[in-house]
Amino acid sequence: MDFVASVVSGIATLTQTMEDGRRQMVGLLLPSDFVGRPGRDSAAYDVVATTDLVMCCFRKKPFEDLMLATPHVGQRLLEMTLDELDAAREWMLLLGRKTAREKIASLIAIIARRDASLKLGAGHGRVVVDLPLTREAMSEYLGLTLETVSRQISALRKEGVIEIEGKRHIIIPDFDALLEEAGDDSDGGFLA
Amino acid sequence: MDFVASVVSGIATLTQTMEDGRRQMVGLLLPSDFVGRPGRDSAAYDVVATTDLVMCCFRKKPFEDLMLATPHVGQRLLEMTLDELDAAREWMLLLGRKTAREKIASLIAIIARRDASLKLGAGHGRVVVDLPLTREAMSEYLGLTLETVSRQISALRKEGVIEIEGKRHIIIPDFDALLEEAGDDSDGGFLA
DNA sequence: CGTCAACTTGATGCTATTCAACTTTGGTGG
DNA sequence: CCACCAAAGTTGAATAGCATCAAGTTGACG
Repeated sequence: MDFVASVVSGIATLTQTMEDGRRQMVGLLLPSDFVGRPGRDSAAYDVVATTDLVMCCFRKKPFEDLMLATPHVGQRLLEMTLDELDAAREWMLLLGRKTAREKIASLIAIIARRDASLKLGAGHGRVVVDLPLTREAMSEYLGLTLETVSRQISALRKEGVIEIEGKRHIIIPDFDALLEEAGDDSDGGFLA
Repeated sequence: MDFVASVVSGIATLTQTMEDGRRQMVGLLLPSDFVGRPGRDSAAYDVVATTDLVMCCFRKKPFEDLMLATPHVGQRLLEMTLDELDAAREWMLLLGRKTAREKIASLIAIIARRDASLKLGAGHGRVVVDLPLTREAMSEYLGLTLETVSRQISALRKEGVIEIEGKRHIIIPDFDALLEEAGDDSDGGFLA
C-alpha cells in the first residue's frame, strides 16, 4: 500500500483472516472515512470494496510532507483516529459480551445512525435503512455465522422490532425499541 | 477526566460496562502506554488500577498547548494511537472468531511478548511469565467467564503446553507450540 | 425459462455458560 | 504461631445458545 485515501462514496471493509479461513471484519469504511497509515506500510488487513467505490487517494510520501507542513492536518487525523479507536472499543464490547440478537440490533442501529448523521435529522420514531451488507458480511462484522444472522433478523421481524421489504430494506417503527434490543444504555454516545 | 497520562509502572485496565453488569475490557494499560484523549473530555470507560500504579500525569490544557507548539509530539501521539488501533483490531479477531482455548493461548502469548520486549531477548524456546491479571480480569479481557478461563488454563497445563507454579507464574516450555494453540499464523506481527 | 447468488429454515451437536460446591492462598488478629 | 477468614481459583453437572450440516426458497439477470 503506497496510498492513503478517503472514501467518497460506496462501502469497503477491512478484514483479518486466520490460516484456516475464519474471518473477522475489523473496519467498516463508509463515506468520509480514512484509510491507510502514514508512517507505516502496513498490509495486515484485506481491504475489500463491497459496492462500487469512489476513493480520493494520495500518494503516501507527499501526504506525509503535507502533514509536517500543516500541523492542522495531523491534528485532524489524530482526532479521526481516536474516534476510530472509540468505535473499535464499542465494537469489542459487542463482540465479547453481546448475544446474537443484541449484535444484530446493534448493527442495524449503528448503520441507521451513520446514515442519519449524513442525511441529518436523527429522530427517535420511524426510521428507514438500507443495509449495505450481505448477510455474510454482517456475520463477519458480528462474529457470527450467516445462518445465525438470518435467523435473528427473522426473529426481530416476527416480533415487530423491524419490518423488511425485499432483502436489504429495513423499516424501524420505533428506534428506541431497537436500542432496547441492542442492550445499549439509552441514547448511547454517537460514536460510529 | 482533566488529565492525560503515561503509565510508568503497574497495570491498569480500561473497561466498558453494560446496564446489566456485563463487562468487557477494551484496553490493557501496561508501562509506557498512554491514557486519555486530548481534544475530548471522555469518560466512557472505567479506568481501574489492578496493581499499585505510578502514572505520569499532565493537565490536559497545557498538554494540548504543547502539542500545538511542537508538532513532533502530535506526530508521536498519532503513531501510538495507530498502534493501539492495530492492537484493538487484533483483539477483535480474538473476540469474534477464536475459541476459548485459542483466546487463553493468545493472551499468554501477548503478555509474554509485551514483557519480553521490555526485558529484551524474545527467544522461541523456554519463556517465563507472571500473569498480572486475576482469572476474572482475564475473562473480561477475553469475553469469557472466569470458569472457562480456569478450565482452559488447566487444560493447557495438563497437555504440557504450559507449566504453572502458584497461581500466576507460568512457564512456557515451547513458545512456538503456544503460538500454534493461539491460532496466530507463525511469528505474527509484534503489535501489542 | 433456467441459473446462480443471496437468503431462509430445519435438525442436530458442541462449546461455553450457569449454578453450585469445594480447595487453595495470603493476610490478620487472638 | 497458628486459627480463621475472605479472596482467588478449581472442578463438576446440567443447560442454553450458537455452529454446523443440509435442504429449500427467492429474486435478479441473461
